[in-house]
Amino acid sequence: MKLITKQTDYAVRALGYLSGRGDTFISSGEIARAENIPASFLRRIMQVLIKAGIVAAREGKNGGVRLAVNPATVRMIQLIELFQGKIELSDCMVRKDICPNRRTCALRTKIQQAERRLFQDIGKTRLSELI
Amino acid sequence: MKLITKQTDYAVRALGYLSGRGDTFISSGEIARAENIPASFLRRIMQVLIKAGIVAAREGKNGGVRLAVNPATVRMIQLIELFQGKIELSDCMVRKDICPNRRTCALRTKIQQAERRLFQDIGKTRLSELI
DNA sequence: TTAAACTAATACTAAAATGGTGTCAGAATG
DNA sequence: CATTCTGACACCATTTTAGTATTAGTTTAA
Ligand code: FES
Ligand code: FES
Repeated sequence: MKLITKQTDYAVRALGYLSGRGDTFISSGEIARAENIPASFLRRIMQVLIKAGIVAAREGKNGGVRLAVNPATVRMIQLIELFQGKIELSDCMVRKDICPNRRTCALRTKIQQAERRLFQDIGKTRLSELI
Repeated sequence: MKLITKQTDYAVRALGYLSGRGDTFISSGEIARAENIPASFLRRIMQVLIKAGIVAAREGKNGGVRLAVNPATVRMIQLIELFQGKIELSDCMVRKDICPNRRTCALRTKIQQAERRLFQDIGKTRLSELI
């Protein structure tokens, strides 16, 4: 069971790389080489980050990407949800119609507690704290 | 992103069912029917629980399964690891040889913190607390 | 003005994890 | 000895994750 997938991992590394580079545009290719990430895979990841407004892109020669926001405002939970979707419990807690004993489920309560903690720990961690 | 898969979920429900039934052996089929779980799937799940020593089985007619331990001694973390494997971070933290910036990785620290909490919240939760 | 170096967008394949089914053998019981 | 169970697996389906490729369009610099 993995808490963090490759995509999220790569995204963090790429953002870390960018954060050391100020306002210049860096090509995805360079990042991929430097961080040992498959190039086309990283491009797709960058596009997600771009659409999310976390990095800005510039097309054409000498183009590339750069941070669009202060690393201190980017939280891990944002990245995790971006690439892994919202943190859910198990299906029975989502699809209310299926589960018979949903109302009285103690596990649900417990897990929601854990979820809240997850948000506090990794979730609220800022990108700037990681680099 | 799911923290708990169907298998773990089903296992918890089945154990919950058993815990209300004392020392009698209950057939997997009955549990499956009662809890709305695909029968053959549950059988496979039970075999895991049996091998783990959490339930005991009795073969033959009028056979079935029953709890082999006190529900208070079964922890969620045990079930999760049984069906979803050990909680890992991302690969880079496991395969030491691959990741370049492993030593200084702040994310690793953060996530280990979160992991510890996860253990505390869902992990240490006892089966007996859920039923 | 055109080749090179980029991003945009998206379709595609591969591999792994999860969910679920089926079968055949053997044990207990009535 | 038929029935009702578990044991032990092999098998298939679905979903998620990982990774590749392709075609189009933008910018720059020689
Ligand atoms: S909500 Fe479905 S078992 Fe708890
Ligand atoms: S250990 Fe690999 S990026 Fe942190």
